[in-house]
Amino acid sequence: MEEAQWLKSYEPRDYPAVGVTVDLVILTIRDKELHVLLIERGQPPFEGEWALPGGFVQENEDLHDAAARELQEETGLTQSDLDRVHLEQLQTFGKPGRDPRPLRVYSVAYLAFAPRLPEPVADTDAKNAAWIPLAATGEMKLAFDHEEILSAGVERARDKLEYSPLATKFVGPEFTISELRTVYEAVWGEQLHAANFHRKVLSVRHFVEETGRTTERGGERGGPRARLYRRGDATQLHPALLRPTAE
Amino acid sequence: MEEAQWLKSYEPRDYPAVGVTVDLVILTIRDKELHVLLIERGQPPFEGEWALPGGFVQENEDLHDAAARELQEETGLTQSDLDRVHLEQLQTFGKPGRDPRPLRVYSVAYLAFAPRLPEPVADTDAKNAAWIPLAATGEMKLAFDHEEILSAGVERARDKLEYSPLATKFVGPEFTISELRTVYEAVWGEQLHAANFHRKVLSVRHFVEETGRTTERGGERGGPRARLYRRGDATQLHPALLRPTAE
DNA sequence: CACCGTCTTTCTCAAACTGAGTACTTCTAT
DNA sequence: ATAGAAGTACTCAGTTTGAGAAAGACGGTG
Repeated sequence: MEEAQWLKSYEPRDYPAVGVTVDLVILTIRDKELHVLLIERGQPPFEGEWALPGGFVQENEDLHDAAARELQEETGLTQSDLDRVHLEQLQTFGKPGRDPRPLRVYSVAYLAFAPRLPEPVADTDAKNAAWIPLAATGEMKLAFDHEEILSAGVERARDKLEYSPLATKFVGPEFTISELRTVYEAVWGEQLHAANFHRKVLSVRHFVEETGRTTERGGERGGPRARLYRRGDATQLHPALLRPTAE
Repeated sequence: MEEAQWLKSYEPRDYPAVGVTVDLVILTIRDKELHVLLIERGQPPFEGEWALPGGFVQENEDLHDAAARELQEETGLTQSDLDRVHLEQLQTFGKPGRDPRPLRVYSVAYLAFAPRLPEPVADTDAKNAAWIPLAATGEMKLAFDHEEILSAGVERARDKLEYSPLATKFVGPEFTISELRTVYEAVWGEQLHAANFHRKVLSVRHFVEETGRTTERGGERGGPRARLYRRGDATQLHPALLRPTAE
């Protein structure tokens, strides 16, 4: 059969019903703690339960664009805010039955790292939306298989901090070394040696660059003004900033 | 609306036609070179062109199972062979138009690391199947967006060798340190310092364990018999086996 | 069967890096 | 004023690294 002819004879409705969604694990740091954006679902299935934000990929929409759109819808970010957010594909979940609806739904999960953002806005699909401390999600029952997706996201985030400069995506355009340390401590959930962290960050080439300026005032509870840095142009940390030995 | 009631009223055919495939980047080492398994398509679209092995996920089949099934179909592996192959999800590709058929096709790509295997068998969908040296794929035009998928797989493989013990999946159950070094050299495409590699591998705890035995004879061109090791139970390398500085 | 070159393995050594702690200074809060 | 906190610099011992040398063991060759 000729290829052109064969294309015409194709009958798409011969295929079983399938849907594809994107779901987002959006992480940020608030009060020195790792938080994730969750919504309270306003529609079935799982109406009233907490879930990761997400939705169906639209016809003719690229996956990454769909994730960016959902990110924007749920956080109310402006375009310029969006540029300061890191967004990457995480993993695809497709176990039969993971969605109770009578069509098979695959979820392409995305992971986002965001600086401190305003309170999220509940859009049409959600009764409510909020930044939830990661520690508090342990006791929550999330809709679908979103607990599994969230775990995968957090694990990926922990790894990424080691060898990528993405910790800078959790802070503003100018930041102090301590702020950066706070990010690592929040994501890894452990205290780091301040002096060694400082030495290490400055020794990794192109991780951060000096601005020549300092903070306006010292810390909340004392201490000198700290130097301000901005993100360098490294895409990988060489050498990596290794997490205290996980033996 | 009650959830149960709502479920009944759901009309799956309201959704656009969508298909999900798994495609596999199956890597192995032959003659000290990295190879990938490619097939020559026996059906449209792209009939006659080279592509990654793969196919549609079946109804009620989990993604990972679909990948394992395709792996088995294309390589003719027995179940016990399959246990010696590493298989992990790589990335999902879903750009509109990536498949010329009149339904939107997402591809969930999987990455496999295999020890030396027999020549693959062309199954029903393929005219031909072969291990192709990675270096030779640069000049080939692959079907769909399979060049992009292949690149992503190779890049992931290069990273994985650094911090995971998966290099052992490219060799037999018992192997010498040199064989292992050959794997790293093939995947990374560069020579390593044999003495330092040796020291490093033995210093990473639980990467390999001694069998107490040696090879029957020395190397092809001389040299003493080498000690044989087997895979240890580490899941991460601590510390990692870093690639010579990519600056 | 002697020799050469190859290969595995062990050593050496200097340079770089790490973890832990000290110290000095500049701040804020009281 | 003073105490305590925080940013930054330094010290020092222990570890890891990269580069190379060296000691054997072995295969292929003439």
